[in-house]
Amino acid sequence: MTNKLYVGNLPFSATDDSIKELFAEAGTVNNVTVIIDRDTNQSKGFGFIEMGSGEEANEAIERLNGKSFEGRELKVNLAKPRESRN
DNA sequence: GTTGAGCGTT
Repeated sequence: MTNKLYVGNLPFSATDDSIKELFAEAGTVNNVTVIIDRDTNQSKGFGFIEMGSGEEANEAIERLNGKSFEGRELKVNLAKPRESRN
C-alpha cells in the first residue's frame, strides 16, 4: 500500500468528511480515518487518508502539503504502517 | 495539540 497518506497539524474542527472533500480535489479518496481520542472524543490533530492510487496520493501530497486549512497548516506525507496497540 | 482506533473477524 503506497496510497495511504498521513495528515498532521489538523484543526480540531476538521473531521473525516471535511478531509475527504479536501483530498477529493487531488484524486479519488478511497477512505478517510481521523484519529479521535477515546477519552475526550476530540481529534488528536492528525489522520490518515487512503487514495485510489499511489499517483493520486502523490498528487494530494504536492497539492495539500503545507496548505493552510481552517487556520492550520496541513502536513501531508506517506503514512507508515500501524503498529499493534497491544 | 503530529504516524491511528476500534472490533472479537474487515
